Amino acid sequence: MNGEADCPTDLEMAAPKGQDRWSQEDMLTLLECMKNNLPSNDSSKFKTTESHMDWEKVAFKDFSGDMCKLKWVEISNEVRKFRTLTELILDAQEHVKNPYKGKKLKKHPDFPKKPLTPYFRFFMEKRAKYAKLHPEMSNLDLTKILSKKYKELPEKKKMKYIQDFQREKQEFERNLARFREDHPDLIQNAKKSDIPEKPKTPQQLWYTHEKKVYLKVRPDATTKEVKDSLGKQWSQLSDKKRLKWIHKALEQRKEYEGGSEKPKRPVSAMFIFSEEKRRQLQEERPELSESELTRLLARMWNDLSEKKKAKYKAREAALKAQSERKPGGDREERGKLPESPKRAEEIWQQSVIGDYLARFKNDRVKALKAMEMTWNNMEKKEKLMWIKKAAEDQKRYEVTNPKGGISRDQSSKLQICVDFCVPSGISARHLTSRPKMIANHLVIQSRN
DNA sequence: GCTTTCCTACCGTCTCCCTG
DNA sequence: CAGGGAGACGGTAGGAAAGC
Repeated sequence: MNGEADCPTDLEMAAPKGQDRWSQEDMLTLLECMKNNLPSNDSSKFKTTESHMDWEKVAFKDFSGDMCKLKWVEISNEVRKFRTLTELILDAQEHVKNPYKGKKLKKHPDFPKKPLTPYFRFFMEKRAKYAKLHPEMSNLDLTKILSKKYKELPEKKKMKYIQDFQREKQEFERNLARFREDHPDLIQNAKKSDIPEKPKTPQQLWYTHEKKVYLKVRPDATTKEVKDSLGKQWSQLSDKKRLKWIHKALEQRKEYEGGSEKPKRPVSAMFIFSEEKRRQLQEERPELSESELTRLLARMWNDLSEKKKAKYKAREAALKAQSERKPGGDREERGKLPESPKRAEEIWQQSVIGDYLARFKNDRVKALKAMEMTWNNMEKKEKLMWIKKAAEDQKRYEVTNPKGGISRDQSSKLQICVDFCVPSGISARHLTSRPKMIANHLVIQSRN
């Protein structure tokens, strides 16, 4: 606890000399304050929770945090910290009724085995051999030697263990998902899984993706290194590349909102305009604060010609009409126009198409061909991440997005837009379910 | 108890997006 | 256009993995 060394006067006050300042009522208040500051799921040993106690929050009246802490130490010395058989039996009854509840989850016979860490895999492999070679060595000596050996292991060999670990980890995650499905009653955080995942911001999506890529190249990079490097990269990311992630975020948001009962608030024409120009402006005028940026955007909107404003107003009207549609209607149409979840390759393509287009100077055919070749030549372990994403998409589709997609009527209107404006790499199937994405592609087209 | 690595949870802070 | 909401981070503790 900080403050102990800094506040000798407090300590002196709380020392035995000042003990008589504590009345019984004070002590009861202290215990009540401590109770109020316990974590909501207090399941750690009392020593752990005690060490985490924020005594400044416990402090009350004239009693400082340090004084409270010392008093607690004094009181707790008088309290039994073991349990009687009577208490244990009560607990045991609970345990027998529900043996795998809460912390026992991992003891469940069906609970998947955690993957061996790279070091452990190495250790298990070598131990037997070393034990034979050095029978005089104790197990402790062996672990010390092997840990040294592991540190000295060439990168290439270490990678093999890391890859094995990653493979097993994927399997573990699959099995864990299955376990969760099979035992929904045992999952503590059922609350979490019931609520559809909140949509992520473009920066967050980008960061998650780039972090994985970064760690693949530099698996030993620290979190801080990743953060620093990616932070810089994001701030320098081109508008075009950012758009790619903005699209993704919009898709997620749409899926999220499509699955909730909350009616979507119609977006104003000015808002569409701001949303579109903000990023560009931010790069051009990095010195501007968010509020200054917003002010400037408002001015730009006011200065916009009526013709251009009309374009945004048309988009506003389209979005409004869409938001006014009853959710039930969409569900009705779903049978006719199902939005199947994306394949791993499609998700991967979406994430890299911007880079490929840049490399091939917007020659979409060449970019698509190159992407196809890259995907086909990609090793399975490289594809795993995308396969996993596809699996997640499938799950989200089944669980959280029962109202996805738009009506056939809307779809035919959108098809007109597709025919005229949308880049060929984007499939009509995506567009039928992502009208907002069209809007964004229109933006790219008009900019280009 | 001893090894290494990974994961999870927690909290305060920061950053970004979007709403009213 | 100010501020709310939410997710990212760092730092850290604790637990789990195998086997003797």
